Amino acid sequence: MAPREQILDAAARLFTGSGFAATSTREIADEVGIRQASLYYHFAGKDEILGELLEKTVRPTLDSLDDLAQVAGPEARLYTLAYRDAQVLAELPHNIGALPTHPDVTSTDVCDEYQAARQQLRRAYGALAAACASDAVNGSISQRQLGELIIQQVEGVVRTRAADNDVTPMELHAVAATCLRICGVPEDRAKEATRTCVL
Amino acid sequence: MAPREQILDAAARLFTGSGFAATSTREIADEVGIRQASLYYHFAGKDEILGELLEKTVRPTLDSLDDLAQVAGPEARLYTLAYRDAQVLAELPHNIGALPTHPDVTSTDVCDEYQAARQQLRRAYGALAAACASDAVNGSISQRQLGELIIQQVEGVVRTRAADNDVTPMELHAVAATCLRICGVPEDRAKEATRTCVL
DNA sequence: ATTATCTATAGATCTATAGATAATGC
DNA sequence: ATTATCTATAGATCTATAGATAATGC
Repeated sequence: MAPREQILDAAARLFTGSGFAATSTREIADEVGIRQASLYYHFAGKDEILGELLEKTVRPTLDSLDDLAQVAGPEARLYTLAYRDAQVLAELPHNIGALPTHPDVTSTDVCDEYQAARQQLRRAYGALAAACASDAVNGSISQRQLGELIIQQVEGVVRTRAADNDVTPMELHAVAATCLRICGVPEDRAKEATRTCVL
Repeated sequence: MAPREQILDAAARLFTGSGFAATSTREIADEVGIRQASLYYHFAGKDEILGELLEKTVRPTLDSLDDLAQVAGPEARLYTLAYRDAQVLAELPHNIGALPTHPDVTSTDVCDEYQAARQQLRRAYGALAAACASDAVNGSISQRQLGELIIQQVEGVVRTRAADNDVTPMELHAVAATCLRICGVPEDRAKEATRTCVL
């Protein structure tokens, strides 16, 4: 593995395991087997390492957002997006999807562009969810809050990983199906969505 | 306010806003308006301040767990526990319920007793949820995973607070009702639970 | 005498830079 | 000449302790 990738890998493991602020550049270097100062040949600083890890957490999901138009029906689209999003979070190396939930990470400048990407995703969830939701649900909660509930359900995957170990395909299905239930989609239409989805 | 409380309040704000490891004892002292070294008259160290904040996040919910036997029926019990738990998280000062999701916090020794309390709660959710769940849900997911899904939904409140501002009673209801939906409880029995619950 | 603060500082970090060194490729 | 490392270190922290000081209460 190229040294740059080794550094990113070690940093990912340490940042999610001990926290960004609590991880020293020396610890990263030790994991890789080089001297602390040698990191600065590959990266301008600790923040740049973090920035690159954050970028990895959003790119795949933003891409999958674009080709969602192919999927027919809001239920199947919501299910597809939630499943794919959860899957990305489930498969990211060293659970780096958890990083943007840490305040020492969100306080950095490099986190800004991540925040913008995540807001875009939040809106997409809100719009899809409102289109699926039963009258009871739409009547009791705003589109914004509904999007928030759903994105939290999906991002719960990173906490499952932090607590337990792996996330199985069955659990991914459970998460995506739960998103439909949160909207009050009846079971028969939910089941239909799992057939129409594109994974 | 007693100086000890002032310190805890400032620390809570700084720990959740910037992260535990990223907050220096000097910053806490500056917020309170005393010198950095004066903190050590009130607390043995930074960790002890953290420990006291963590304790505050679990005590109320553990108490409410005890008097849950009064509530009739698993749906109403689950709704009641989820609502109260969410409410505690929604009302804790400076969103300190978020602290145990940060790795620099979970790495400390003082976090251990918190972890034990949280595990107890997780089991209670799992047992209640399995008792409510539809065959479709019980057939597709284990009691443990179901408890995990639900506790994540409830703890999502701390992320709502981190993102937006306040959490309204309506949102608390939405969270608790969502927990029933996650179990596949039909709408009529969910509605019944909101009448039988004890808040 | 006790309580609550202060000043001063030891000792241990931590990040980032400067400049040397060795190996590789033209 | 370029690439990738190294050693050494500056400069800025950060936590915790030692001991002085002032105010309060007996």
